[in-house]
Amino acid sequence: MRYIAQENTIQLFEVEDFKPEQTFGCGQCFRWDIQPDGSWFGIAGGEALRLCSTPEGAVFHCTEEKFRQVWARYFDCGRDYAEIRRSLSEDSFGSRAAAFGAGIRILRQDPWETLCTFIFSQCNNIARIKGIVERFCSRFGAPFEADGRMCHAFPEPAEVALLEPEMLEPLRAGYRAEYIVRAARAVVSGEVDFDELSRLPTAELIRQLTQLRGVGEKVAHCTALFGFGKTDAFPIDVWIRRALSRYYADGFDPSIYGDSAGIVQQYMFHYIRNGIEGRQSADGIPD
DNA sequence: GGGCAGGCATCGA
DNA sequence: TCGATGCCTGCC
Repeated sequence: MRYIAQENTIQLFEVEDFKPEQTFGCGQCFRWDIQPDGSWFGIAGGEALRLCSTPEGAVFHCTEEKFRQVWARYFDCGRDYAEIRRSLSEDSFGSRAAAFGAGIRILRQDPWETLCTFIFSQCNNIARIKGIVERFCSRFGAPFEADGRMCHAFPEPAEVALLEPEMLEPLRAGYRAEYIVRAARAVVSGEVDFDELSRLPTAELIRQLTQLRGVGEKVAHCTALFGFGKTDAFPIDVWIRRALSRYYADGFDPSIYGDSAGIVQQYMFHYIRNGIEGRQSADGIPD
């Protein structure tokens, strides 16, 4: 991926697969919003960024140093997504989903933030998850100013560990609040060590994540994929399950996609949820 | 008001 | 090992 660094902007060009609206809209992140001028503004961990989509790629409003240290990794800039899409040509459903989702990138998010947001996600829709996450950050996250506005970092485990679940009531997260506080305490106690976890093979990482209360297979796979960059993780929710049973009736094994399984999953998920209306069957899955 | 949602834990067969 | 049920909340 090539870029031109100017004063406080980074312009990506010759990018085949970099579409903010696809990337931010496919349900992997919850702190990015489109602005009235059409740009995107988001906060990841303790960093904020404004991003503009252009026909050639995208413009990042940040220094080259920030781009190299933070955002290039966050946006998974080293991966050739077009090549992954091409590799799906023999897979009828997978290739249709990938064509529809071209431009999606798997964001490499902070493990703690990812774990929390996907705990919040259970039995919830994106709008509600975003609301819960924003209330969580504005109440318990460190304030900072960026792009001329007040922002809040994602709350640190050490802060959250000191809270009682009842203190999260204003979030309106319901029974999930207790899971968050318990997870924070597990991090602070050292029972959960993200650096150690990041060195584990995916299956073992997922096994350990599911030891946490409120973290099942689905949340663990999402955390592995979006928080640890484990692109062989393959989260299966009710929608993916429905699609797999229809299109892979003879059985399905995500390991056929190897290290791209999680990326294929995102293409499929986005296609299932946002595929062209009018071409859907009764269960809402595109034909 | 009852049903349901991008899930999990618990309980009983 | 599997199916049923409750859980907070918000929307239909």
